Amino acid sequence: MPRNRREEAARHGITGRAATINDIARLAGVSKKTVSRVINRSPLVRADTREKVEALMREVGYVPDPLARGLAFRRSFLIGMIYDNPTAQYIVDFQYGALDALRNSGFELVVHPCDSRSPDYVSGVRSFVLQQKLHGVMLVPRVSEDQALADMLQEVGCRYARVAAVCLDAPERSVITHDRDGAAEVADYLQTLGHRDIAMITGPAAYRSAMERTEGFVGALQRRGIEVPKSRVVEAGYTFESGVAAAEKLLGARQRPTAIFCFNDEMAAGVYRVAMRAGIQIPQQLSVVGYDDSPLASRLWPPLTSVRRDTRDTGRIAAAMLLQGEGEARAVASVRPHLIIRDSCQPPQ
Amino acid sequence: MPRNRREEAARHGITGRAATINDIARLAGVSKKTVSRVINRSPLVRADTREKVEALMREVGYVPDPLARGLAFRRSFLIGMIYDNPTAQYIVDFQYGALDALRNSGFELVVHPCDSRSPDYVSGVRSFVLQQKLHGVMLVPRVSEDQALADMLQEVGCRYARVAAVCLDAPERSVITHDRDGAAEVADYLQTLGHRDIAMITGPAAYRSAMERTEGFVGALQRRGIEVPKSRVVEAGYTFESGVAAAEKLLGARQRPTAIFCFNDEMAAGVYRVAMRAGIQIPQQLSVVGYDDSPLASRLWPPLTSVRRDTRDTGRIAAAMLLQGEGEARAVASVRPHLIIRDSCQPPQ
DNA sequence: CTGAAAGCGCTTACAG
DNA sequence: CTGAAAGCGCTTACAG
Repeated sequence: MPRNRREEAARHGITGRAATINDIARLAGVSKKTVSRVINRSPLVRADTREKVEALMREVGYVPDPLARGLAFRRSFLIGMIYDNPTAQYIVDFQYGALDALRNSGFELVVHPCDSRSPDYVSGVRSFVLQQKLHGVMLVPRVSEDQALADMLQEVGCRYARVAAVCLDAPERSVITHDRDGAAEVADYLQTLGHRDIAMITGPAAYRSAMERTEGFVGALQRRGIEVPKSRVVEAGYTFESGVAAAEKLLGARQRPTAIFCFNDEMAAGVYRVAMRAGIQIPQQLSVVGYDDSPLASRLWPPLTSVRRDTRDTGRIAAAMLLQGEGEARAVASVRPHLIIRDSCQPPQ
Repeated sequence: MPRNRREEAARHGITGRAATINDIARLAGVSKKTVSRVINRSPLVRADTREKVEALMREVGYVPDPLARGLAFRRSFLIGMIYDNPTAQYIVDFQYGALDALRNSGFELVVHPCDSRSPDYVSGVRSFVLQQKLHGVMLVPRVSEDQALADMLQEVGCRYARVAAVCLDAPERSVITHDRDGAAEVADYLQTLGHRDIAMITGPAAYRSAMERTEGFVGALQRRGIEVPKSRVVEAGYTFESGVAAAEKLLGARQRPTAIFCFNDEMAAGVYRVAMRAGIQIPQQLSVVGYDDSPLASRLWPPLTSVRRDTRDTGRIAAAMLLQGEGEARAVASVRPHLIIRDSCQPPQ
């Protein structure tokens, strides 16, 4: 209760301003250095001293000033989120997750979207990190795949957590999303339904995540004796419009595939659009699967089967990674995708 | 070019660390107070002194440390964004807009989602603002409508910018979104198409924005001689599911309305779902209008006519407002909604 | 286990 | 128009 804390503080002679380390030191009858040790959880404080100081801090509602601490530490209490991602839901979910981990930690989340196609975006991130003296940054796909960015962060000594389809870095800096497995699960599902002529609308091959999904999907089908010819693979750009264009190519062919796996839900919506205009029934005449399991997936008709990524968890794990001590060795962090089955697939006619 | 700047800095005897105000003062042959005056754009500096100092700062790539400045100012260089909004696209667009305004200003954006239904969320914001010594915060609907929150910010002396349907505060703290006008435009459009039996799926009446839209819509229809009976107004919660429930009520009636105005696109998607299941053709048998013009609007089939809000502009204006000097009087800031016509409406049969 | 001194990189308050 | 001193609220480096 703030009011009580303020009264408590007033009782101790602190009025009209926030308590400082000097107030706590004076009231506890110790030096400010000792209070500092308590704040920083140094073991070099006698248990009863620690308890007395902690009780006092709670009583007057003392919170150390992050600006002063940051100045002395030469490092702020800010975590940056670096991203270049077109999907709003992903960004917001990731932010929520990161904030879950940061709650009550004294750290705050600073957002930094950027344009990874711009030639000087790395130096833009460099300035951001250096000027704000960030405690660490989270690298979200697609920027997480950029080795030049990671190298720059190493060079300037900024810690980071890297979210990517596979382990691209030291395990203590990696959160792995296993896109290969997500795509393989889709392949197994479509094969089990009986599909043999299956197409794919992928993301740009330059992205590792797109390659992983492609290989995961094609590999799983091959293992079950199904080949995916080149003509059934259309590279697109993760946008609705690129999905429309890709679908026109696939559905305009003499022989249509019986199923299409799209690397995100936006492109799957593009397939729906083209199918609707061409009078092709989903799922009766065409099965469709998306990736992301965004809200859009359940808004479409028929509701779209899609691969869910636990984005909030991913954000939580990435942020938690940055709060951990430097030295603490740890296992590789993973989040696993899984297929959410709705109504957009059925056995081929 | 950072490398050149680093070499330049090295030439001046600054190596292995960022330049400080002391370096600049020494190199310029002035006191650090004079450099400080240049940083803070004080007029009390001779023109040639200013130019010399500024040239030097550029040369060595000097940027004042926000932590040190913040500590001395007792106020950080952080702008907070306070929100409790279920629509991801709105949040992301607003963030982009705010960052547009903050670019090259030395300020950064710290995000703070919260749950306005939680009883102690105001005190949560209070701690956030006080502990981080925020320079200011942006209040986004719906939290922007909470007078208790605004009062708290006044009390603790934190400046804020308030985005709301109408002016709820001093003009220099308000960005007005004119929801009334957006709703009226929908009413005029539907009336012009010939609709007379028009329904509405609203947001919670407790929200001012929902009331504004309701009154704007009903008022515009009344001016054209059309009444909206109570039975045609269903209150819902801005979610897809609540839209489904509301649509079931409206479309299950003996006499169906010929048009439905939904207070967001998510709920309009709910209407689509129910119409699809009931075999009601949109727009032949039912016209539908949404609000937000989210990506979903153009993904639905038929593409949804919807009211666009320029959310990125709104964020830009709100952030710019916080960067302005205290005293500068200014006109009320406005963003105007406008109807985007797609294919979900036609004259009633 | 504890503390006095100096310092982080800026600004305020004051003097000239 | 300019500057020397003190201070913002913490921590580091050192001494005991």
